[in-house]
Amino acid sequence: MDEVDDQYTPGDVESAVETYWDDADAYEATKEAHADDPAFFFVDGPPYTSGQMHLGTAWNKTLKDAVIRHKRMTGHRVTDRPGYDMHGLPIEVKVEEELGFESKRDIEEYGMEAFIDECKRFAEENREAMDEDFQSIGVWMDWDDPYETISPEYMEAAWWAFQRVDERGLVEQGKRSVNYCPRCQTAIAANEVEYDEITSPSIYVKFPLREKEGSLVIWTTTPWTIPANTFVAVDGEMTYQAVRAEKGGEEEVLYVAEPCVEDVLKKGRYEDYEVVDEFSGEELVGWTYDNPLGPHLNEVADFEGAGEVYTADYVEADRTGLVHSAPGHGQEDFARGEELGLDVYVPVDGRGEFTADAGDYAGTFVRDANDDIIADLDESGALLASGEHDHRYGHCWRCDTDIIFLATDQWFITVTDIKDELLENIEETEWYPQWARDNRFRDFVSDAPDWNISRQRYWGIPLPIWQADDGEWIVVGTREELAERVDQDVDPDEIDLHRPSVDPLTITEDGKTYERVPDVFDVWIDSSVATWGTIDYPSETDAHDELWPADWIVEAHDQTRGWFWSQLGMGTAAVGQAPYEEVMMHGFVNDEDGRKMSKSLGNIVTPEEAIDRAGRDPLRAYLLSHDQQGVDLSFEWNGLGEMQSTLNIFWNVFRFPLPYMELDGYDPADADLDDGDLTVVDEWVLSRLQTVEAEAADAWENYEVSDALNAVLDFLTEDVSRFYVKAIRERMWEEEDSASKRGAYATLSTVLEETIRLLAPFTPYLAERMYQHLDGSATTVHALSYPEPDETLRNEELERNMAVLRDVEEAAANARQQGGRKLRWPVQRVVVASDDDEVADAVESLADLLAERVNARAIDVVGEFDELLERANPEMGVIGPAFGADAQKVMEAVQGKTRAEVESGIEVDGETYDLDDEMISYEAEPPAHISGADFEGGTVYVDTELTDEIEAEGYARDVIRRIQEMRKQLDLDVDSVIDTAVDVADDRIAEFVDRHRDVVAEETRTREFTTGDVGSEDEWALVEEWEVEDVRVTIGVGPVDA
RNA sequence: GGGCCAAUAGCUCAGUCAGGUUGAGCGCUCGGCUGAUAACCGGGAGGUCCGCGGUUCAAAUCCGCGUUGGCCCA
Repeated sequence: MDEVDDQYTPGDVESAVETYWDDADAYEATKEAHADDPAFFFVDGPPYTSGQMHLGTAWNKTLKDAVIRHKRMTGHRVTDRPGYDMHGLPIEVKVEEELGFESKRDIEEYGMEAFIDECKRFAEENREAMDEDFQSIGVWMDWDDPYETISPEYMEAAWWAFQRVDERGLVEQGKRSVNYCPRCQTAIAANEVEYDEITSPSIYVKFPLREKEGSLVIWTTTPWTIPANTFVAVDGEMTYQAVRAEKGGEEEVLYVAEPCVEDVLKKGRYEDYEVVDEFSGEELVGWTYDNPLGPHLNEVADFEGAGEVYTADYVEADRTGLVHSAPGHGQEDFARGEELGLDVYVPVDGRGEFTADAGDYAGTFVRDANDDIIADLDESGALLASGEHDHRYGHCWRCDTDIIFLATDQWFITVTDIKDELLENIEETEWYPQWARDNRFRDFVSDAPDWNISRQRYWGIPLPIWQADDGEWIVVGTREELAERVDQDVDPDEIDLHRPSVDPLTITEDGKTYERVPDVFDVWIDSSVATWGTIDYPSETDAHDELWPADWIVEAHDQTRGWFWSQLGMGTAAVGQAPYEEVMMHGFVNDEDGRKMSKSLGNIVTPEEAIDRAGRDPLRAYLLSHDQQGVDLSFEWNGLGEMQSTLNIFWNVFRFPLPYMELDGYDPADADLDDGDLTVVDEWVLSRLQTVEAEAADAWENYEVSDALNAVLDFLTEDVSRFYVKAIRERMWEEEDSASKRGAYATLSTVLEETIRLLAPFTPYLAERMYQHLDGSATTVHALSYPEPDETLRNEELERNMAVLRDVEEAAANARQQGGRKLRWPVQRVVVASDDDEVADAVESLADLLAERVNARAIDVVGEFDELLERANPEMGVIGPAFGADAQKVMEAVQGKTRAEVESGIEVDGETYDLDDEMISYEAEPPAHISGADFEGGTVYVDTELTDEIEAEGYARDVIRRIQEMRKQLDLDVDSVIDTAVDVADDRIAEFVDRHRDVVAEETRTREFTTGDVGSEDEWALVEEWEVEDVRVTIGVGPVDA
């Protein structure tokens, strides 16, 4: 890996470095180097093992990697165990698909154990692929030993935590109306429900009153919930009207909220109506009615309090103003039913099919019964109207089946009991960005309902709950405890905690037998204990005692509701505190239009493609150069290409001094700033380096990772490449050893070596490649320390002055361009006019450097440039009225005259006019041969007037340039010697070149320099004809044999 | 339907917390430099700072109402 390519080729750099890291055990050496440093407990948010790395996960892991590398370089022993989330419904669903299953019945037939083995195989295969993906972008984590949520130690961490929660009395069993996926046949968490637009039935139904004439009218989009109807809700404050409505010669009485009467009657196609009575909602309370499907059902909700009207705050003056309520199916209905002390009636089983209670509909999947129910309602005359309704409705995130609400037996962590504690614990954490905590997160936590943690599935951590017939339960916390308490023989070191092995175990205590609750944990429980699980607590305790809680975690903003929350909930419920101290939140990668990448839009860019096209370091730097705190990234190929170009500039800066140092036998690893003379540019660039190091340190401090990266990259392109390298080029070309050259070598070596370390966390391959070439005394650059500013090298005044010089230089280039004089040709003088003393002082202090850079014989600094000429500009608004028909001629005569000329009178057609002051305005302009350009602190004037001497030097420079070009074409070594002949077609110009023949010869390493006829082409290795300022110049070049 | 975030040059983004002449890179174009050379530098063109309203001497920035996109919730 020692040959330095002319071109920065990321692929070559990266594969060479990868091999080197493997051979040198660089990762291990890095950890070893920081083994005794203070701890930094990072916890990896475990990616789910059902997919592969995409740009979002690549960003996530790259950011983690950069921070870990930086923490190591600033002296920390970093916990870097990567993790994988390997349980859960998504994997079950994928395996079911592979095996062609349609329901839980297929799984039971296939065998639970075999199915779980398949899930495990699936998760592990994916995990291995993801291991490789993450390593392919240079992520240095402990890939030999990732934590897996399926390991016995990890599962035990969840059991242990859950036992703590139970001890605090925060575990509750109960019927709740939950989101239920009828295909997966399990409750799913609210955040596992996705919403989409669907079309549902929309029916208006008459519930006949028992003790009065007429019917209550309700509206619903779920006809299948009518068999479970338990009460009708009204708004106590609203006015309801009894309406006698007429259709087809028949009359009936309908009860509807007053604002809805007209709409309802129109829907029912009534021909006429009359309001016969009015009630407040309160007055309706207690009225009784019959379920209109009664004759079709074996059972209706007819227990104490059912079939009556109640108030509820979820009623609105929408549709009918009366709400059909079924606590067995609706969450609000459930909550209100509970308040009212009503039983929960559910004529639906776990497969989503009606039970025998539902009579005619028994055995039918609920939604499939909709049509029959509507038909039956219609037949009995209870259907007032029927149509369709488009609305957003939830479906299962994994299998897309529309969810139903079902009151089922579930287990909960009652986080609503510890709301205050949760909110207090949020205050203890620092978030980057802070608004994520104070707005998003706090809102979410405030609104969080009790956490349903039970799933009626297979591939997960089994609930460690054993329950007796009387409802009492025991929660087991560890494998050890399990072995001690269960009736069967269990080896705690051998047992696999997965189902079905734990299912048959029983506990007998105090004469009662407890059986295991067959559910598994919600998969969010798994990752919620990652801070314990990653250090194998409770089976190992040392690391936990030292490290816990986590110092820092980082994930994308979707995890506010996910991992950030689940960890806070579990940490607070189990041990009373948040398991992390600092949280960083990054964004998502969208496409270039800011749209989500998706298969259906066909706009997915894979990390592999990005690496193929640009490289790993460029991809990493590209991802890390954008805001890392809460904001999304619009991925764009051009941007990635730009980053590659930027790194290429770094590459060029890196390799630029190498040939010279090699010629001189200079070893950059031994660079010493005390050896050789430092010029003002050396001092300046070293000062800038310290400033950039301070900026980077500040940025890292606040996890402003992109600011740290961009500060260094800007320094490299703006200061080092654009300015410093240009400034020291001539010193590098000096053939003899010199103090000045050694100063430049030492400075550039220092800048490179420290910049490499500054960039190491971002572009680890490139940094390693450069470090190994320049120095290589350490096994790896990543084991070194991060550069810190040395205040003795910092000179803020010099930095300010140089900033002024650069402004002036830019303006001078502008003025030159206006004056048509290229930089290669010297100018007599450059005048800097400024009324700002600081600017003047800055320019004067750096006058020599400025003269060199703008190629001027002299630099003059003045307060005001007194050679300007004022040119007249006619004010036609005044001249027009004053001179009438002659105004046009006056204008032409005045235009561009000097003040003196105007004041001595303007002559038009032989007549002289005196003009008033207000007729003319003046603009100050430089005289001929001088062009000016403004900069922030004043104006720069460049005097481009030619003299023989300037012309002679200009042509000589042009000839030198051509000869150098030809040396390059001949691919000659930098130090090889040539013979040169130059034939200039114009005698005057030929003489100019001849004046500088010694300079030309020296600059081009020419031994024998001849002017005049070049002679036969055969005598030269290369003969070229050039046009220099319209003069033909023929040049012959031939290497001198050594 | 609700909460949060974003919208600035053709493109990607700074600037918004702390109100005071909108900036960079890329791209385009013209020019320059060059033994870093398939690199590099400068000039120019290019903006209703998403829209509307408000506060203020002054708004990209603060406030309100919308639009579009992203995340989350219902």
